[in-house]
Amino acid sequence: MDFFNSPVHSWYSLYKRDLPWRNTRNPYLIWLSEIILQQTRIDQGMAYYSRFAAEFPTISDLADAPEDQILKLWQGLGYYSRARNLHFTAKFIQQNYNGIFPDNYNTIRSLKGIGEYTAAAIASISFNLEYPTVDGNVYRVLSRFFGIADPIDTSSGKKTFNNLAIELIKGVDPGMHNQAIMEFGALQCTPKGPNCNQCPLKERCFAFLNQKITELPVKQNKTKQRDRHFNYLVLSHRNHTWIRKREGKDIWKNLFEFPFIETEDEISIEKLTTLTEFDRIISTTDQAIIENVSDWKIHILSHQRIHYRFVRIQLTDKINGTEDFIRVNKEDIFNFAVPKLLETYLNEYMKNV
DNA sequence: GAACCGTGGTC
DNA sequence: TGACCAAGGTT
Repeated sequence: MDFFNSPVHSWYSLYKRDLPWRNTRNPYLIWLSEIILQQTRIDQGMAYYSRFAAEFPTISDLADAPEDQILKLWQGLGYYSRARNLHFTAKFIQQNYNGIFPDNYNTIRSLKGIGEYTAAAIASISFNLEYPTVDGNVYRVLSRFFGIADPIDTSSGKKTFNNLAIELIKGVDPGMHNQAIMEFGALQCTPKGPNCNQCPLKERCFAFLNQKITELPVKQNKTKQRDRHFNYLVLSHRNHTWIRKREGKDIWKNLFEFPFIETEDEISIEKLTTLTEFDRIISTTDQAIIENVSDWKIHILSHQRIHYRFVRIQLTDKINGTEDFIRVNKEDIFNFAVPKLLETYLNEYMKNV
């Protein structure tokens, strides 16, 4: 397999980026970087890594922090279960492993939030263990170079690529090798417009030699999106507003939000105020003045299209129907972790109140 | 095994 | 503009 490894390793030594987590083998920091970078571009995750590493230099710092603080620092990065699992596992390591990050693959793999890929990344980079990281970059590079048309999102396809990756990593520096292929995929063998003209693999690359660049890798499943409609009620009484923490299995778990009513479609404000849910949030409507109703906007998630709007409501008297909600000073709302669409709203509309 | 979980960049 | 996809994992 040297005809593949050797050019990629050489390319890596020449073109690898100087990234903060490449200057350490501290398993905690490698773990932190890998969780942040799951399904996330390096450009997007970089600032978050710096803030987390500065705020929580050790596992115990992370374990001792309240989840709300961690989610606030994670705000805007998405896939918030990563942050919750990161915190859970920090506490778990603190309690069960005396704060020492485990140094064998199976134990690392057993930790919450760490799957096959992340376990291999930590094991290879921090502990020099021979486990291949097979991420989106690796699927792309291997499928193109070796001409493998197995779908990368089926279990049999994953097995094929994983077996090949196991062969490739034998007898090389595991951490360097894994990062080399991923970096090669991220910078050279990109999804669209790969730099084939100056590619060190082009003389042996199946996809390049057979004009299959745009056809590899193969993906089978298509993602379906569903539409949802959120009517956020921004209540206002003197200097106060009301929020609550999201619970259950829905999106944005444990983040905060304004009370809202989910509807089947973009209903009128008149219909909205006739709903029993509306009365549950605002017990007596004659005490409420609707100040402003925003236009509907759309927030895109990986599997949902959230149609949302904000209904600003001035409460002229003390209200009774808000026991489920937390009353907060408007300026304090910035201390709570919120979904991106609420962060944007807060920055636009709540800054000067 | 399929569905679900966020956000931003790209063409 | 919509579809793809980015150092994936859990249920």
